[in-house]
Amino acid sequence: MSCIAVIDFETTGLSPAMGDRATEVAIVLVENGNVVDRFQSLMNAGVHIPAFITSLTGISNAMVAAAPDAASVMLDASRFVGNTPMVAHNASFDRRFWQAELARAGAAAAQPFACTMLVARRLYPQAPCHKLGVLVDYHHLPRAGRAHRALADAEMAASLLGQIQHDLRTRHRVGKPDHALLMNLQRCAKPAVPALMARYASV
DNA sequence: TGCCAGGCCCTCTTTAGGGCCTT
Repeated sequence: MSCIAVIDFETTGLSPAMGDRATEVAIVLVENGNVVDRFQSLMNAGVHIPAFITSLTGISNAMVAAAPDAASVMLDASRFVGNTPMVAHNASFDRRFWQAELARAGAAAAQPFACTMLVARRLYPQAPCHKLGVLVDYHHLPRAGRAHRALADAEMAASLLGQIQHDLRTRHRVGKPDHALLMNLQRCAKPAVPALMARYASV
């Protein structure tokens, strides 16, 4: 099974197009279902962190003031990821910040993103909802630390990814549930999921 | 405690609207 990079950002808001910036990034590399490496750093983008965000994440203006500048952190993160395909929970959010922050740093962001939330909506329609923490509890997966900190959320997303890959192997008999399959599954209309899984079935 | 945006999904749909999910 190929390596997958699971990423999570903490930010000042929801939209880089509206001026929001990243405050922390974490990436865990997953290979054969195991976390084989980790990257985590606060970053100083030179912007004010709203009180609401500090109460949500625990990340304060003082913490980012002492952190390395955002561009250097993003370039380190980009080197860490390389060409590894990426996964995030609600990936459209993290992909926007990945692309925006790397563009500010003058680097390309060509890695494909798959989304555990979109896949989970197809595999676990019976779940109470599809927030990361709820899905982690739903599957009795370990809480990795304080929610809404980047490394803890990336670790939980990696655990959820492992659960998804396990269920694809055991329920759908998919031999090697890789990133390409996740990309197909997240784009597949819900009624077509069984047919897609049958196409990937190993027996 | 929440707003912003954006992509996706679902339905009382498709010339649309609202909810979910991320910080």
